[in-house]
Amino acid sequence: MGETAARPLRADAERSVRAVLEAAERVLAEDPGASMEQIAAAAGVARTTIHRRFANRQALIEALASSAARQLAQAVDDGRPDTAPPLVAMHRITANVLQVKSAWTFALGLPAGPDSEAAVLQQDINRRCIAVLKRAQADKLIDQAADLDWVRRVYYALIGESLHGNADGADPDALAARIIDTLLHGAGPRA
Amino acid sequence: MGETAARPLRADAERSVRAVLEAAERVLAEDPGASMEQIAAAAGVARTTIHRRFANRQALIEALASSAARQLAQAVDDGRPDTAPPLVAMHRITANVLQVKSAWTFALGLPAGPDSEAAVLQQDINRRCIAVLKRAQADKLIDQAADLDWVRRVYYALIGESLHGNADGADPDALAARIIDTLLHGAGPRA
DNA sequence: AGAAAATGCAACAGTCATGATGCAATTAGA
DNA sequence: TCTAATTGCATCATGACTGTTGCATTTTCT
Repeated sequence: MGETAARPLRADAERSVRAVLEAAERVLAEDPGASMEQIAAAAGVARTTIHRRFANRQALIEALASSAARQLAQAVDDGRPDTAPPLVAMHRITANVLQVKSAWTFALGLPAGPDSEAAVLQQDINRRCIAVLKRAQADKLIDQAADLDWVRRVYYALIGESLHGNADGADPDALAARIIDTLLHGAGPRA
Repeated sequence: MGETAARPLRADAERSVRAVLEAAERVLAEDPGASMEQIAAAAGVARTTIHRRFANRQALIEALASSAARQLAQAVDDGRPDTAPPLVAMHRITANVLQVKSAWTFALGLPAGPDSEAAVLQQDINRRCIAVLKRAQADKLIDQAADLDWVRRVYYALIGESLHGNADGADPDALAARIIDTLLHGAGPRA
């Protein structure tokens, strides 16, 4: 969260914060204009409790975005983007990211302020993504003339699209496989 | 709009309605929670005027969604989806849709109620899209084993992604070309 | 057990958006 | 030109959300 942890929260307080963030994700995903009251109810917490931890509604939103962005960055790291073979890394990262993204749709769809923690993390993720794509390009998996920034955006779009219909019924690895396959070969006829 | 046009609006009234819808698109795209007052101001109209034409805020939103959906359907039709050669149709439709979508980002990104006019139009568009893809498949442009529903969703995602960075600076035809190319061949190396 | 922290609850003031109404002035259209 | 529709403006009532505070109660941690 945004606070520079002055002193560690008590155990129950930390639980409350987590509950609020998770509830906020659930409620706001369904209705972005939902009230603090609804969020509090979903978290099993009094509305005043939320205001004690988060000064504003906006502060809560930002904390939510930061929390989700950190989890996303973690998901990328867990795929070992710069040590594993490109194709392996892409598969693992994709599967990991799919899971995190499906759990934090709202928070990760938020427009990140230019100096927010979420924006910084997102840019770091972008860099890692481009790096993996570059390694894939070196391995002849991606065309030499390809615009890697466009490829990255297409990759993101494919991930986003994979989350729509299939809530969480399908196997993340199967979805990841289809994403990578589509990214590299498209829908055209196979050799 | 939702009303079954009992009697034609007067010329100035119709102009007002259009101004309100266009202003709503502009304002709500920037802030989905914007007030009627802001919309009215952007439309150069008094707030009460909006309330006279649209009972609720929701009614305005629905009218906006319907209006945009109709324009989108028109954009597809203009590409002659079932008479032109598949590749030509896809290019034309893509270029047309890009223009409409960039002008009505908010309205077309709205969750369409199950029995809304927008939903009906969208489903019709989906059918036409699948039909074109099927013709492309018959012409060996798309793999025989491809899941056309997935292809359609990827196609939509590529269009959506093309709208992000490039506000409206780039040539729609160039963007369309890249979309179709990516859809059919992906990012992999060329033969 | 005892101090400190955290919570629930109730209440309050302030702000803002909504939707409605009446009236005077303007404008389209026959 | 004459009628009817349209609009702007001012105003009002209503309701919802926000953020804060005080106090009693419960929970954590030492």
